[in-house]
Amino acid sequence: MAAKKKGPKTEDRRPKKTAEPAPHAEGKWSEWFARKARERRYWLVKSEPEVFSFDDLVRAPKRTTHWDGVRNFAARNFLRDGMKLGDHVFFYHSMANPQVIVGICEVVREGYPDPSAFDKKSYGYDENSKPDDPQWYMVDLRAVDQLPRPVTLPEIKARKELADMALIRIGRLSVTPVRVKEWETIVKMAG
DNA sequence: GCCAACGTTGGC
DNA sequence: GCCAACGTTGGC
Repeated sequence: MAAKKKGPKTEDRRPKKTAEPAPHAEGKWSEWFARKARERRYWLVKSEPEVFSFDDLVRAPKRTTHWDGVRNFAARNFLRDGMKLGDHVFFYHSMANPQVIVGICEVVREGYPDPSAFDKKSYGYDENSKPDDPQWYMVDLRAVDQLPRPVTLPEIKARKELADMALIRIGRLSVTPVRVKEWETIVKMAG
């Protein structure tokens, strides 16, 4: 294993031959996902429908919102480094009855500093985040479509092929990657 | 309302 | 650097 480089990344086109450790080895999920982030195209974000529902997103101007307020480093890394223009994102209702994936949205602006962290009056204010050294990031998401039918968390848990979903493995994370196969399975379940 | 699974903080 | 205490998220 090569030593980690510091500073700006340099291009290295050699194929990486390093064997991939099992993702759950040593519980290093966030590191594993951070490394895999480049390869991924699908994500899942959580929101409490009482606070901001998928319908709220559909009704928003341009069906778009700033996904602000995330204050978890693993989730921040996905927002800042992982999510790319055009990536598709499941919209999940947490703290709902039942919890469900209700719709699909799309990244329309890549990670940029979350201004609510700079605002003393904001709930998301963080004195450690300065405009010239921001700690917290957000993306802009635009509603694409409601799922034909919501897919519930119990349904997801009942599927063996979805047992490894980050949604299941890291229950508290509010922004998680979704593998292509997982995405396709869930879209099929909804259809 | 309870609790599991973390992340954060602070004492040492 | 370790670890106990505490806080938060979110499922049940």
